[in-house]
Amino acid sequence: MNKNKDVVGEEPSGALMADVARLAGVAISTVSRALANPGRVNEKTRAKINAAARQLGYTPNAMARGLRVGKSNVIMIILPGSLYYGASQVIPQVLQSINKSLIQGGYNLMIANLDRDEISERHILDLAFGGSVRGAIILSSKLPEVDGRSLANSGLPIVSMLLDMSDAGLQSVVTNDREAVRDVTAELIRLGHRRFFYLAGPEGNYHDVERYGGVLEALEAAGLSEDSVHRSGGHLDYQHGFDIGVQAADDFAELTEKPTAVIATSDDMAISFVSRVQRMGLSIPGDLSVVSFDGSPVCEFCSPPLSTIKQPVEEMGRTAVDLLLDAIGQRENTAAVRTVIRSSLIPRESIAAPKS
Amino acid sequence: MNKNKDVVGEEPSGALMADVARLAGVAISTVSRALANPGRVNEKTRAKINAAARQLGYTPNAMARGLRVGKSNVIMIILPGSLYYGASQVIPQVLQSINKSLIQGGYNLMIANLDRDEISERHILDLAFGGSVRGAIILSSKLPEVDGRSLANSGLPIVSMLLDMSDAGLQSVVTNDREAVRDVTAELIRLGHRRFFYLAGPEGNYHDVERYGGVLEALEAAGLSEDSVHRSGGHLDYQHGFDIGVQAADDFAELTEKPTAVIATSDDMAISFVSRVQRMGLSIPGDLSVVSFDGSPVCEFCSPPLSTIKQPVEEMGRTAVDLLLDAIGQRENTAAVRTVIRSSLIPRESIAAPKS
DNA sequence: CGGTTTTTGGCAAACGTTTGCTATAAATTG
DNA sequence: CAATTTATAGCAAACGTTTGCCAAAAACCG
Repeated sequence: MNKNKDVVGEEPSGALMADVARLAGVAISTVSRALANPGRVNEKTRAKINAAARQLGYTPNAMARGLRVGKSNVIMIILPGSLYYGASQVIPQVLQSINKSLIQGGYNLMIANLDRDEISERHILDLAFGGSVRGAIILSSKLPEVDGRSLANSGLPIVSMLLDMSDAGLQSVVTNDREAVRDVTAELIRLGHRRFFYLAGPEGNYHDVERYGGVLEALEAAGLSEDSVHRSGGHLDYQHGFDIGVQAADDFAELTEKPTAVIATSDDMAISFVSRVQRMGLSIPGDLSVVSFDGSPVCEFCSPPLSTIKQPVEEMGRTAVDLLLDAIGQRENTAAVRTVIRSSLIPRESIAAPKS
Repeated sequence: MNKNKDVVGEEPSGALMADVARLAGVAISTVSRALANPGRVNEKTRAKINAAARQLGYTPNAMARGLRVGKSNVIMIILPGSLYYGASQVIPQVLQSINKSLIQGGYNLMIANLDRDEISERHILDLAFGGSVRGAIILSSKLPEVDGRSLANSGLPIVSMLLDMSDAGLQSVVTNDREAVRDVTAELIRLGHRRFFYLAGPEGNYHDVERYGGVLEALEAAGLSEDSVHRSGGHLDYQHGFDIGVQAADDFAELTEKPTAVIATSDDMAISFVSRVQRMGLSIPGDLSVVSFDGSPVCEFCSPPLSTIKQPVEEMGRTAVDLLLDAIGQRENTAAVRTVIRSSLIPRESIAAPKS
């Protein structure tokens, strides 16, 4: 029954349930129940079976089980390629927290990369329709869809994280982007700032809309016109957050009437932007206040330490997993809710009142 | 044959090979061959089958196939929890490059977390012995091993990355840690530095041994004693690279005879260290030259821009995958070679000749 | 045109589990 | 103690593929 035609006896791997059954002197089905359905089998035989299983180093075959029960125990996380770079600071935290929560629930985490090409879409669809995965957490606004097959109606439970896709019928775990940016902008206004520089990521995406919206709301509330803010970036598509900041610094240099406060939509761009404008002779926060989004640890050690809006990504990850596992457990799918986990500003020295 | 007892007709998912066969008017086996073994079936019937498959939106069930052929198509990457934080800067790059290479080879990437606890070890072993994964790339020096089952003799092809584990019989893809550090130390010596401060990660691990060894080699070559270098850190276990730097700065402050050059074993620690000593009034590189390891993009935007030894992690990832897929392809396992991909110093303004 | 090779397609047996159903043994009851 | 219930364990049929083997058909050859 052991397929290792290896060296000596000692089956280092490959013990089957049948082997365990034989060693324990019971039927295969009993072994199966003993291992999974504790109540269904006599305590004494169960002990015998467990002993046999341990002795043989038996590990149940996941694919056989998966095939039989018609479900896998892996969850995929769909990451747009750009994220790896653009928000690289938070990706590891997201993965870590999601993976940890999943494992507690008995699931595994598989990574799926979603790029612009059809290949990566097809690949994800294969995973979804091929029964390889049981659910998905998606960090992209685009749902893969290639000739007829679409992730949207794959029947797969999906929850969106970072981006609000409740409109598309997906449970979404997001932070209060708009509000957080509105508040920090209001605070800058309160400090006396009147001209702003907004460092955008990909234009028109959810984050851009929400965060820029937050800026505008704050301006309006203070009776300031939309012209008080200058947008930069928005085209580079996050490929490297750092590049956006560098380019924005050039933009900034061209401006005749300089803004006094900068609002960046990721820490990376803030960091490179600050570096460049400092080189141009500007002082932070003397000449220019800077605040950004993400809350990466490195901000604390910049000079000056960077104020940043910290996204609670660990908690968002945990929540996303909770929602996903709930959805998997339920028979009928619950309404697509938008769960908000609040970000909070970490105020540091990069913010001050404008000079005069 | 379709198990969706859903609404209308339209099977949105769940088309089986049998369905395709029926629609194409052939036997199941023919469909299987048409899809996988192009040569084995007539071009005309193949076209018919492809059309049918497309029309039904057929996606082969991965678990059924996996069970039948006895192999899965997923590779796991084993990450020690500490890495997520300690070298967070490079993790996304590693994952990205590995995943990309794997997908090209038709494989998927699963994440496995290796912490200090037995649970995570058991979990990894279950993955390995349960036939869930076909191979592993490990970024930890510890091979999971729990009551009898050990990853080492799971029969699973494994390649180690970042750490040299060729002694343990694992193919290893590493960079020339020792040499790179030796060279940069030699360069610092050439510039006139005589007293060094070494910022260590976990003491005694491969990286520590190699890199610190590189420092010592350079010292010896220049006729300097081991006392020329002061070690700091080594206990915090990388949990947060930043913390190590902070604490090291305190260490540094206590020193009566200050070193003039700092060699850090990760960018994170260098960044936080620099931040703290600058706050103490020291100037970089005026009072202190700094160089670190990793090559994270953010170093370019520190003030001053940080010299760093860039590990070619993307290339290392690709290479690791190549080796792994080779090993999977081969019948007998090849010798455990140590493949070295050279790092290179990115010299920036944080290095200069010492003052006096 | 009969005989031989080559293509092509089908049957059915795996792969290692889970689970509905049934059979037996043990326990309970009147 | 017979009759009924309950606990326990076994048989065998799935799950959706792949693939060895065989048969039929087609192509080739002398």
